[in-house]
Order: sequence, then structure tokens, then C-alpha cells
Amino acid sequence: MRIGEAASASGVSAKMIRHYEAVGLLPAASRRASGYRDYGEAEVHALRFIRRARELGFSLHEIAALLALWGDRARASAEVKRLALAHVEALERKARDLSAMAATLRHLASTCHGDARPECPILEDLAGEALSKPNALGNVI
Amino acid sequence: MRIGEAASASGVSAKMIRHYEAVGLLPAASRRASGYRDYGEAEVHALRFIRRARELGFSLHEIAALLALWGDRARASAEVKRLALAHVEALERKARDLSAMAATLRHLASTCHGDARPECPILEDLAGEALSKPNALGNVI
DNA sequence: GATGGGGGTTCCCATGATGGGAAGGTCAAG
DNA sequence: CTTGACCTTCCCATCATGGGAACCCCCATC
Repeated sequence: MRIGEAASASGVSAKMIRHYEAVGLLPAASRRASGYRDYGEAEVHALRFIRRARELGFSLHEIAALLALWGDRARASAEVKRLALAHVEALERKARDLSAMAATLRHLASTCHGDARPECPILEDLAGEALSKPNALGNVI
Repeated sequence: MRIGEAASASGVSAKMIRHYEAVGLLPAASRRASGYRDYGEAEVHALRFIRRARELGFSLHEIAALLALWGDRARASAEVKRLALAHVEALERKARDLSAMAATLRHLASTCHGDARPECPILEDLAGEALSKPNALGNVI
């Protein structure tokens, strides 16, 4: 199987397959006489593994560790679980941060008339001027 | 005020102040005879504006638009509100995506014993083998 | 056999925000 | 006059991904 076929079979672009090889996430593919990379089912399987892990937000660095564990028959599932839960924590932290930003900004936007007038509490907050106005009730609730 | 003082006064690193100037987010700072950049209160004010906007997750591109509106006395607050709410939508979408990843992975991890045995539903899911086992109830929830 | 098209190959560059670090200039205090 | 803290510019790295150029390979069709 050439790289394009492996790409459509795995859902990973040919560009990324070469990249994963270049950064050492995958071993160098075997080559045909023409110089073309040649792939089999095992490689496609690994590529699907990588794609699924990426969908779950794992970094390539983390995926390298997961791939090593995947290929290690003597692995302890505790190690995999540890990696997964550490990643879950990171994801939840980022999600909370984004939600907090969204909530702050949504509140700020709710105090803005949003009409043709120039007065805008959003800009006032960004400029740090909110407290200088007597009618301001507070920066961020 | 030299760049280091402007940095500590604004909370933006000197490195980033130069960067913001280089990418056109800020006008070129005036220079002393020595070549050092020179800053006043107005510049520090703009830097604080940028920092606050970054804390709220705005991209530098979006901040450029906000800065332009900030400096435009004839602006309509509707435009600012529109930008802010579009950004809120994007933040909420990202937060939802991350939460979904975290939930999927947390569920997956909950089905993993996490002991010394090699059996690991997390790796099985990543490898796309979940459905091949008769005791698997489903891929994701 | 020549040609065309749809593969493949490598290499460079770009994204976005941030930082590290090197090589060298400036300034104030000792 | 030296020392040390500060500044300057420039290059490189991060992380995952893609665009594109220049060139090679293979197969089918005329």
C-alpha cells in the first residue's frame, strides 16, 4: 500500500504520516524499489491508533508513550490509566479556563447596549477604566 | 520609561512588547538617542488593554480590531459587542470540545482496572478493537 | 514509443503566541 | 575605568498541520 492509500485507510493525511515518521513517532516505513513508502495493515492500524488518540486530545509526545505501551505485552494497565487520567485533568482544566473566559466576556457583553452609541463597557473593562466611573458596579462580578 | 519598566508596569513581557510592535499591533515606539524604546502612560495603557484582552482569550488579530475600536471615538458599541459575542461562541465551542474529550476519556479510564495486568480498554479503544470483544458494550458510552 | 496524469519524493515556509539565548551597545554607580 | 543591569537585533524552538515547488515513477492510452 502506498502512502496515499494508507492515508485514506487510516484517516491520517499523507503529509502527517511523513511527519510522524520524521519526528520518530513511527518507525521508518519500508520502501519499494522506486523509493515509495510501503505500508501494510499493521502500519494502518498504528495510524488509526494515532488518529483516535489525537481526537482525544493527546499530544504526539503522549501518543508516543501510549504507542510504546500498546506494543508492550508486559505493560501494566495502571500506567496507561495514569497517563489517561493525567490527560483528562489537563483537558478539564483547559475547558474550565475557556468556560471562565467565556462567562466573564458574556457577562461583560450583556452590559453593553450594542447600538450606535460609542459607550461600551467591554472596552472600558479592557482598558481597565471600569472603576473610574461612578456608575460602574464592578470589574468582573 | 524604558521597555523593562513598561513591561513591569503593564504585565506584558519586554519580549512580547517588541513582538506586538513587530507584528503591527502597536505603532513603533519612539526612541531615545541611545536607540532604546521610550514609553509613556498611553503606551502602558494600551499594553494593559492587550494583556486583559489576551486573558479573555482574544487573538492578536481580534485585539487589533478592538484597539482600533477603542481609539475610535465615533465607534458603535454594536461592533464591539458583535466581536465579543463571536469570541464567546468560539470559546464555548472549544470548551465543549475539550469537555467532550475529557468525558469520553474519563469514561474509558473508568473501565480500566489500572493494576499490574496488561488488559486495558483504553488501549483497545485507541486501537479500534473494542467491538471485536464480545464483552465490550460499546465504543464510546 | 511517446505522452499525460495522478501518484510519489524531499525541502522550505507559514501558522500563533511565546520564550530562550547569543552578540553587542548604553548607561549609571562604584 | 570597570562592572552590572539594561537595552538592541537576530535566530531558533515550541506544537500540529498544511501549502507549494521542483522533481521522480508508474501506468494507461494514443
